[in-house]
Amino acid sequence: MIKITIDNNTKTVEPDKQVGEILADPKALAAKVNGQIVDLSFELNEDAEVSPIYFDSKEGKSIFWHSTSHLMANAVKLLFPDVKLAIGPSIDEGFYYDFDLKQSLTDKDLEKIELKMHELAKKNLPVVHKFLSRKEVENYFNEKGESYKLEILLEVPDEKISVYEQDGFRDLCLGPHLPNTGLIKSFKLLSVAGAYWKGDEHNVMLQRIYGISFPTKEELDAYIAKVEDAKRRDHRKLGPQLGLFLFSEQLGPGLMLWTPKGAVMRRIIEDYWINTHYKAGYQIIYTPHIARGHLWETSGHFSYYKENMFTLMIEKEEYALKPMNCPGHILIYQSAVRSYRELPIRYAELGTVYRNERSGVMHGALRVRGFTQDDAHIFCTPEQIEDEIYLTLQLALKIMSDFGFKDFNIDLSLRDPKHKDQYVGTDEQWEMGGRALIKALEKSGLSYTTREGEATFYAPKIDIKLLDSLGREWQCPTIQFDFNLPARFNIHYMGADGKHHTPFMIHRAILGALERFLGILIEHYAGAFPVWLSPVQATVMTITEQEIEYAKKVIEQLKTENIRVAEDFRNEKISYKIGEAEREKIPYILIIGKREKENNQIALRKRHQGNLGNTSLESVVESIKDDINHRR
RNA sequence: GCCCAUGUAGCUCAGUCGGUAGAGCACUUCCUUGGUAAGGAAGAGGUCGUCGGUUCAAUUCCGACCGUGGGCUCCA
Repeated sequence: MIKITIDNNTKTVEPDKQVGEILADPKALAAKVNGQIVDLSFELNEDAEVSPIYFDSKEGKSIFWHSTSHLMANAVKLLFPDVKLAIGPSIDEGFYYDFDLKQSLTDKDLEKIELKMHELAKKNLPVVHKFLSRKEVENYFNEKGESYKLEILLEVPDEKISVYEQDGFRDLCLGPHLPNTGLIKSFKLLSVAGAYWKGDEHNVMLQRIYGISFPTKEELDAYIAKVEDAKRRDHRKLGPQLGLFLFSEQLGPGLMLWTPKGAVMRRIIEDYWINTHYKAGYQIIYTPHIARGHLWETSGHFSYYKENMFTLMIEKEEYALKPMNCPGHILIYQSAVRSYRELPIRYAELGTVYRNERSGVMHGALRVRGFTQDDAHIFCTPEQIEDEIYLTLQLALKIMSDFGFKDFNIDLSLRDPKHKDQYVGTDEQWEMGGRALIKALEKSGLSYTTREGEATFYAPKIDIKLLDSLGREWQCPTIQFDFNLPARFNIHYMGADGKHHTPFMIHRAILGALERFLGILIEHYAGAFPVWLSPVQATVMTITEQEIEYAKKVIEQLKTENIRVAEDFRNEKISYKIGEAEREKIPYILIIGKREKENNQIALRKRHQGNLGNTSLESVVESIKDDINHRR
């Protein structure tokens, strides 16, 4: 007999019983045995601590989705017998499987595959885990012509090869998996896309089918509703619709036109940004959009980044559009002999840069070829770096929270300790830099994830990812050391010891890029911006033409109070005008009819709140200003 | 850059198995002076993404290119 502990309850059972049998929990997908995740068919033959794994956990989802991907591959193999299977893992949201297939898969094929999957699921096929000899597995895949599986097999070091089988379908897999296909009740194949074998663009391109699945139909419906919600917020749709920006085929891909309302928002953001930075001890500078090729040779961009740069010839000399602002900032730093007494020097610029992004990677306002970074470079002494990082973190958090982002995931990216040769800078610099970043994070009381090997080649960094109203991550603030440029440009400051020292350089952006940040704001607020950011804060509309004169006075007063106000005096029904203003997501709608004119009032309607009845103009102005001050 | 899909009026979309196109909304004019999310009528608006090929004839078929979308790769 062996002792099994479930939820602090210990019972004694006979050995060699399956863990699923002991749990006897219909919702369990798999189990954890002494910390190890196993199939429900796992046989217990020693004392163990056992807990069930449900769909609501990360592990549970991963198992569920992985099993669905096997089910899909099973179906594809039946429908297209000459298909070759590559890999099919679970991902953050759902799963995929990569196939090598002559014919291109269409949406119609996805439907057929779904039908076949339902068929297989209904059969409630047992999923069996086996360990086979290498030879046996090799023969099997050889016979089936599964060249990709054979290639993977070469990388598996184990003696006994773990495979899973359902029906006649066998796949190389470590598992674990659901005990049978019948548990997969609700799923949807989402899209088919190209993907390189092993993610290497030199390899053949496979066809990847993405899908998602859930234990119940309700969960699948909720997921689809969430996707629909995200679609409604899509900045690529809302941006042009709300008159914020547009792209033009004539202008070129990845180049954004800021239309008047978007330009108003940009101006507000820029003013806010500049004021905030002056207060935080930054100096605002401007640098040109083009520079001589020689500068980019000095900075190293021509050797590391040239394929992403736009170059042009000026009087037989090569120039380039700047892809980054740093060299310009360094030239300003370098224009005088700097004393340690001057440091830290903080240069900030809303600098427009151009990068030749590959044609397939552009994405709305989020990935463009021309964009304005809210960039800054801090030059400081080694003693100052901790404080500077801390201050930069605090500034980033304050700015993010002013824009309505309060939740973050933070990554600390360090170099890969196994490949130190791939990075510039000394061990001492890397250690000092990493330590300073950690100390600043700890002092700020922030939790973070350490990611080794994710640093840039020139220094460690902190990346802050905002979580928006749908819980999606957006990478915006980044704080990076730079061990490369100070050395390349050979910049110095005079220390208290009367000797030249190389300053530390911190490179940071908070909003990231204005284009991208506007896109994120649109998605976060679904276009219904807080009043301080709204391009139009209030609109005044009349019921009949008798009130136009009074309404004009109201507008004048609002303008005197610096409120951005629009008017709608058109000969239309009031509900028509209201509908339009609501669709434009204007926060304050001021309606004026006969009653309001007579009583020297306005009728107030607020976004999301509807009709609030009559009130004085003064109280509306107060309310708008209150919203602005609280950044609501 | 690569794979797949896609491109018809300002927007959302029909349509033409080859004979140069249609709706709703928006726009203009007129009627309506209407009280909290779309009143009525008329009008105007399209080189059917671009270029080329096949054809008596191409928006429709074929090809190339451009843009966009889903991914891959990239993201100093």
